[in-house]
Amino acid sequence: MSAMRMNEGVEWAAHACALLALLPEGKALSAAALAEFHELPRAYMAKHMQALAKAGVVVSIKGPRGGYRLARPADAVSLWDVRVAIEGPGPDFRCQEIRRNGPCPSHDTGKPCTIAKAFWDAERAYQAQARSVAIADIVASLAAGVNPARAERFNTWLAANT
Amino acid sequence: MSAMRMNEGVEWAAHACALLALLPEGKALSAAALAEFHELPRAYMAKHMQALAKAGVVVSIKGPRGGYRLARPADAVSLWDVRVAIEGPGPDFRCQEIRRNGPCPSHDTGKPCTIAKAFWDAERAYQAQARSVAIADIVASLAAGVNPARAERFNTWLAANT
DNA sequence: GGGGCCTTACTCGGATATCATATGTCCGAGTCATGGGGG
DNA sequence: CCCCCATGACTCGGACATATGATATCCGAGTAAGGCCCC
Repeated sequence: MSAMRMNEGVEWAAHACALLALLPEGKALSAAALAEFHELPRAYMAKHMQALAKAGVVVSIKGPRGGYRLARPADAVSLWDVRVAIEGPGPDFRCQEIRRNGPCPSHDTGKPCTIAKAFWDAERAYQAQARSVAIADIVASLAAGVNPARAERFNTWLAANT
Repeated sequence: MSAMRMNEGVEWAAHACALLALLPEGKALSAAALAEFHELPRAYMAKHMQALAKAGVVVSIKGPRGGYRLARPADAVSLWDVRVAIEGPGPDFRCQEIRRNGPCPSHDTGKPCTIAKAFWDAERAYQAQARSVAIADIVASLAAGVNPARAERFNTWLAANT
């Protein structure tokens, strides 16, 4: 049995958000540009950007020179926000209340299923950790060990795509 | 985009382990019995029990009066063990190192991808929480509000299926 | 009556179908920049 | 020379295929219990 895999789009979306955080005020990046920057399939990246937009993480601008911008400051967008936007809001573990089935059901107590509660606690721990990291932190970490030549190259690319 | 769903077999397996924890010494429960107890598809439950056996969470006994037993004391089997047995060991988030792609790759620094690190930290938090809950805790919680009539019925079923 | 062997039925284990969801793609609706014409 | 408008191209957004993995099932290999025969 292979491991539960998180939607790869989460990684793409997180990197895209980090990129958007570096945009000058009033500028935008198209889905095509965001895809090209990491050599990803354009159409599929576009789909994930749609999800981010629908979740309110980014805002979309139509027409020429349009594209996407972060909807909030980079320190107000957490990795959890990105995950929820791409993977959806519901809990990972879904209790089907199978304890109520079968010859010896145990649902007399109104209490929630202990197993479900335990997994949901774990999910909350995950969520807390993911909430504590913002796109701004990612950007700061990337900017830490930046090479001047690469920075120039990046600025050139940015100017050519905004 | 719908939410990432954990394999439903994890819930089944956890309940099954709780049931196995109540077995008298030297007895076993067949996959069919475990399935029937919660009204689950027999063959599919069997598949999940195989996964638990392969992961070393339970041991299997073939032949008449055979079935499954916990491989360790109930307080030495955590919900994390069950999850790993069913969902597989690998991490949820898989970093594809897309930062190395595209026109402006940023892999000069030997450091790991910050995004991947953040998600892996969150997974560790999840894991720590899930590790802290054992099958024994589940059983204790279930036994807390037990009805004498139901207990009798359960013992009857157990005697008929071991 | 006791012990050993054979039969037999019961169990797991993996190979095999089916189906939902993630992955990947495409075209139409909407919108802003641009360029031309008029004042 | 400046403003307004029509045009056009560029953007997103959702509808449409495909591939991968989860869900569900079945049959064969192995084994321990139980009965039967022999001593």
